[in-house]
Amino acid sequence: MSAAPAPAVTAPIRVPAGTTAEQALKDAGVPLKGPDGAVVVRDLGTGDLRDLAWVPGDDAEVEPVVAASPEGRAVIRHSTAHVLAQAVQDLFPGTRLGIGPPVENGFYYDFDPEKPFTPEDLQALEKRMQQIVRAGQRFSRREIGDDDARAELAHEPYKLELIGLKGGAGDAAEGADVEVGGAQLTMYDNLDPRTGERLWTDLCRGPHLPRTSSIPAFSLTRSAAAYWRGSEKNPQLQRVYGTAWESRDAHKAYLEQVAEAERRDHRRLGAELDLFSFPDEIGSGLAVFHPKGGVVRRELEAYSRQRHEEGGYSFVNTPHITKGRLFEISGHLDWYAEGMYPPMQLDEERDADGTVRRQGQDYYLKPMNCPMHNLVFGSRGRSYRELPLRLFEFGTVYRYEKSGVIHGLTRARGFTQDDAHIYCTPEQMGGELRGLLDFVLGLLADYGLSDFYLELSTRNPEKSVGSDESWEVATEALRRAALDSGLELVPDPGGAAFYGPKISVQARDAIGRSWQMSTIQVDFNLPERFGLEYTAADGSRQRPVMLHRALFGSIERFFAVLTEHYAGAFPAWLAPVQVVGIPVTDDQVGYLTDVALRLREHGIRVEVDDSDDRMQKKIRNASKQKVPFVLIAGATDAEAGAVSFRYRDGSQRNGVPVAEAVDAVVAWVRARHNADPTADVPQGTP
RNA sequence: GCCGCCUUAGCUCAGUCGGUAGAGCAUCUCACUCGUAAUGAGAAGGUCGUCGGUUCGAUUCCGACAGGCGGCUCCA
Repeated sequence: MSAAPAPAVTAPIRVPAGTTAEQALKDAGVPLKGPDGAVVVRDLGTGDLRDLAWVPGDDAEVEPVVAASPEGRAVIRHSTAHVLAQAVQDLFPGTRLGIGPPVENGFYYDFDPEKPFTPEDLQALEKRMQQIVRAGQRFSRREIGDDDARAELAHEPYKLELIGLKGGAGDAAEGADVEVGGAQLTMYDNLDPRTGERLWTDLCRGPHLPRTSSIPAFSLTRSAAAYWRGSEKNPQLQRVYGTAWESRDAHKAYLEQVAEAERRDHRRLGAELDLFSFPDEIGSGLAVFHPKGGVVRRELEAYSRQRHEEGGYSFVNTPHITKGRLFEISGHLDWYAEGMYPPMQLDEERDADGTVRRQGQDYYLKPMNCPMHNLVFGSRGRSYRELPLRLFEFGTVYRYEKSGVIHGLTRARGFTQDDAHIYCTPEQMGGELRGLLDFVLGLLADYGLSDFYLELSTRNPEKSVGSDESWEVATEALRRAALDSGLELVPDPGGAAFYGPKISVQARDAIGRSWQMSTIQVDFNLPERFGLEYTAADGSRQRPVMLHRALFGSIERFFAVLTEHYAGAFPAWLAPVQVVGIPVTDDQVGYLTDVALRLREHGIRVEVDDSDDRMQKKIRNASKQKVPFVLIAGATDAEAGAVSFRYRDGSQRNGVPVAEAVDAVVAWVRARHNADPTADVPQGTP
């Protein structure tokens, strides 16, 4: 090991012609092992990444790419994918290869095996991979002509297909550019470190780690099917996912993070905390909320309703079902019939001989609220003086999601949108959009989400209606509002709904995952389809602009996100049970019941645990239920007219006079603090 | 919708190489009255997801369906 300190990444290193990059790095004292060690280099002349074994024809300037960097990890993961593929072909000869790119937090490789992989197969594959890693095979780059590649890969039909796509691989398939991204095809041979014998080979652009033993830590995670080149029309391959990291510690930390996400899974917490369930008898993707979940939901909605009242919204109510005509007018039947529940035919009458005497009507469950709100707008003549008119509804909608995509509360078949439609003049649009974004971000922050970025979804010409000009105007208005917010703005080309572009607010949760929350859409098309008009100041009839806006997206989904964000430990103002009173002995049940009554007078949700359990067990139960305030009273407290607090973090505050305790709890709940109460900040703001 | 895996008590899971099942927690009863995450004893609880097939006999083997899980495709 060189004693020289690692040079700054920005300092270029000269690789003399005819020398390996690895040797040049060594000479420069750059570490080649560990998380800070170089795994490949960047050729500063071209910007390309190169293997450490690369020998430039002319002197070259490079910079090391270290293992613990995004590019370094991608190289580690891609090399691990190769090891997986080699293991698969060792254990299951005849398996054909698809593609094997690095992805976020890991890698995958697609295969066409004789039989799908079982979990046991995965274990065996992981074992074989460990042998390959230990063997320390060299990854060796070899350039090859197209025709030679076709000959060599004659038995690999998927690879042959990729060769045909060389260069244009960006459109070919997600991830395919790791195989054939450049103009020059290359093979990577895995060579026995002693004999140099070629043990395995794969079409690949590279670069790779120097040898398989350079892979610091990896594991296989799951197997699943995936369509070849991402199209439903293509055959399905068997995809094996894995993860690989620059160190055992990083690997362990990642697995721990996955475990933490599992512990926070709202489906698990929903059952553990008795919040909601999906009864089979009702059907897939249709939730029922239990009393405790109902409390949280009611609090979510109540606060939202209050803020909307303050924000100048009018509240409407509309039915869950409608004649098909409404969705013909709106265009939903043209665009989304697949995703709607099929119609139920009503009112048809037939004669005894079966001939139709009276034509029936198709009724549909509503997949969106906007057409109904348009009817409210159009129910009478509207004046410019009424605009902007903001119609709001907790509107329950039904969408026939494919069976394989349903996922707890986040992807359900029935859910309730906190849906608003704002009708305004073209002149009002810009200001209204800015105000909306402020409103939305402020409200999300009140629920404890504060780390946001925005996404701007623009027109998909294949799936949209309306003039280029109106799309242009709408998109620009949204872009300006987004830029004014100062938040990061990510483009999402082609992601818009058929009737208009949208901004979506993405929120990062407590463990760094991002969720799409609110959406704001500009729509010139539905007002036209519905013939919506208002009378302007000059007496002329004008068409309003319509803004669609869902803040939670869906209440169920928002509920799920908050559950996972807080890991079930809801802020006190949202908690199903805010206070549990625990008597040290039965003698204090009456005393605590009085305290509970005083809290209940202030609307606090409080229970006294008068069960036969021992006090320690009651504390454990309250803890598991994640109750924010536990009030304990024994003889000492009762005699002193006091209670003892135990908070969720286990901290205590003993001997607090009852009046003070009640005030503290009430103040904390009313303030809607999202932080956990603790002995360190007993009363004031956190 | 597609591919794979799964479905045994309210929950988490054992188990039966085909002869109708067991634990822990939860529930109920009794005893215990205890100062900050599990007191003890007892009871009750399952037509082994549903339907069909093979078999003398199916919870077990096969098939279909339903539901769940992981992906893929989709997501107004």
